[in-house]
Amino acid sequence: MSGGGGGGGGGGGGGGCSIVWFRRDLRVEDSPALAAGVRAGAVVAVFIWAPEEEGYYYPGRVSRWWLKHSLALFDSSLRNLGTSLITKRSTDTVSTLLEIVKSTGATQLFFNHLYDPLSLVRDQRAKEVLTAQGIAVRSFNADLLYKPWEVHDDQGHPFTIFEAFWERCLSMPYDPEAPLLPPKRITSGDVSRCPSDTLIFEDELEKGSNALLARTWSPGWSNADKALTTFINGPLTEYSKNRRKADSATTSFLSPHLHFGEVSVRKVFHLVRIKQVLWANEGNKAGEESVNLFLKSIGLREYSRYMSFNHPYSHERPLLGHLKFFPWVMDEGYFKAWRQGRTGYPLVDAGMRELWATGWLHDRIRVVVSSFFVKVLQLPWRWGMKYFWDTLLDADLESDALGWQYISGTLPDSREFDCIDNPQVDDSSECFVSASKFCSCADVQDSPTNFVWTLKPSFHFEGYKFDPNGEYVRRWLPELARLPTEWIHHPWNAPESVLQAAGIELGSNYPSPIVEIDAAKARLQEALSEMWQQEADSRAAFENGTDEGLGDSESMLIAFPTDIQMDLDHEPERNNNPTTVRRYEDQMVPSMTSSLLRVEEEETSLDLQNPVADSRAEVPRNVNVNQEPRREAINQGNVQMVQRNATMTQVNVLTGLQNAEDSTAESSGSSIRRERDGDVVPVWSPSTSSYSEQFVGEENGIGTSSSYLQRHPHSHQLLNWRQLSQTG
DNA sequence: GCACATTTATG
DNA sequence: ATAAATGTG
Repeated sequence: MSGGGGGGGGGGGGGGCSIVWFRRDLRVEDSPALAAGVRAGAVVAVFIWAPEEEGYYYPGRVSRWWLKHSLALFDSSLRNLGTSLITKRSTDTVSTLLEIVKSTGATQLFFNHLYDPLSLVRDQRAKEVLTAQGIAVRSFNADLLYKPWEVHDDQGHPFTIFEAFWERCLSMPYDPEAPLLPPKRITSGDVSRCPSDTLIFEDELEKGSNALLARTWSPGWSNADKALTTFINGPLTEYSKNRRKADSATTSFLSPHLHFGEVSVRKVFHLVRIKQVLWANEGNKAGEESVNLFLKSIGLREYSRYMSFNHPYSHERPLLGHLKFFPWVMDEGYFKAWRQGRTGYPLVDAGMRELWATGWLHDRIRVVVSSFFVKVLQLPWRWGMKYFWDTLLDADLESDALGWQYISGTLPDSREFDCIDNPQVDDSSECFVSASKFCSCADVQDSPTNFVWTLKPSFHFEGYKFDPNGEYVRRWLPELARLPTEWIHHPWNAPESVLQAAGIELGSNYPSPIVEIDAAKARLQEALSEMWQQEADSRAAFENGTDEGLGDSESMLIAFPTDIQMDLDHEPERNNNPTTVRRYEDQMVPSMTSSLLRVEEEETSLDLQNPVADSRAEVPRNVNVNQEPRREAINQGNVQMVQRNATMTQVNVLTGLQNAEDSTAESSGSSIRRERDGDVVPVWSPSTSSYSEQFVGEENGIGTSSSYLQRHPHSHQLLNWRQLSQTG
């Protein structure tokens, strides 16, 4: 884009060098793309920073912090090997690649696959454009144990149930590729006419906010290796026993490293498998179980990519349509209370404050806060997902989408949507409502009468398991620290005297429950009946041929504030009646001005009613953990960008898919099995597979097959097991 | 030790 | 809901 691109020819020494394009694979070990480049001769290693291309999913502050440090380490390891990383700032990755090709005289391009929806499209376009320029382009799988299209059921259909998927992965007739060693030496291509841009990942304010992250985290491949070793030699044995403790350092902490590809999953897999065999021989049962559990979480990561590949829209719409008519509560007040950790539910609040302060949350706590979000507050899951995306150090689009869809019950193997996961700890016999498999994938057209309602006699609340002694809550909610364990998870039940002794005044010191659990249950029931009613009406209308098109998927693109009634000054209040606005469509995320982003002026349209709402402290100030002061604004510009681009994502996808149209069609199927160099990426086709029936009308509960793909005709061009990317 | 009840985990 | 694990008499 910028001046640079000197015309034609030039370029490194003899013959064209190759470009190795790095993205979220910031390592030299087990990188098939790098290996291919080295094999081919001189290499130009490139990283292109074009965050605007991510549109709505512009990387969050802590994620960018990580990237910055990861890149630095990656560059230094490349230098040790004889080259360095060329960095480019861009708003159009493909044209930047083209410029690099021109300025270096490269004749080949290698890269490792990404499987998120945006990259699938962008990478395909890059292949086409560069190929058209006479560049040989080859891409590789380096991010997954098995390529998505290798794993399918006996009929050749992609799995829709994680368990089946993972079982198959573990019993494939061939093992995942063994990790490649790093190259001994890299010959550098001629980059004299291809200067690096200085990349800026954080502004001054963000720097302040990020300062403390380094105390806890060390990005970069060598640290990833260390973390892996530490984990395998330590906590892994006890993983099954400890994994439920919210507070413990017993997880691998590999997720951000894996997200940026600093360590290869195959390496993780192989090392862990070795331990497994060892422990099996020793008869170490607990160890074996731990390994299986840990591998399962690796499997979930695999599955998230698998799902993303097979359903490239799963980050923006439910996979199952049975909640299409669920009246989501569009309540910014709730949303804000949740973000700030002021819901009045200690475990939820503790989690949200930890996330706020550290960018990290234990997996179990993620489940707690997100279940609460969806089931108690009944906020649309995409809002929560976006907040996770913005705040999590290991923010990962595919995993994020899978997790939230799981929680909201829109996957075939989700938890049932309407069993409320009560974060409150209670020994008593709270009842909760549970419906039978809430309209599984089998038949979305079934009448609501199919649902069976049962009351479980007793229900131990999740929270109890995760934080039985209340230590976690005390750490993150110092205002509750003096409350006895008996009450710490449900202070509203504590006798006044106890509260007084603990210095707690509900409603001022610490909020009363924003929604009482009984009210939440009632509300959920209400919402469900309403949903069924809507569904019935809609079906009737449809049968009458008066389909009014409610809930059309395009509504997903409605930017948040435009049609939302704002509930300003919504103070978390006990027993507030659901006068809140409900919506049937999922919506874009509202601005998150208040909590993490203290950007008052962003989103004028949105926050104008709310100008000073956030004067009160938003951060737990005296938490006894190294916690950064969170008062700074972060990335105003980015927020604006994100909002502005809210609809761009879709556009990009469509354009990309359209461009994918004329990629060379070749039968791929199983012939692509273990090719080590140069992968072919077939695209699964809803139209040629009965598989799609399961997800009939992702957004559409009525069983017309008006699915995402049908509403987006361009996508049809992709509908075959066909190559999205073609090996050079 | 066995029949039955309760709890737990479920991606 | 359902199965598996665990607890109870």
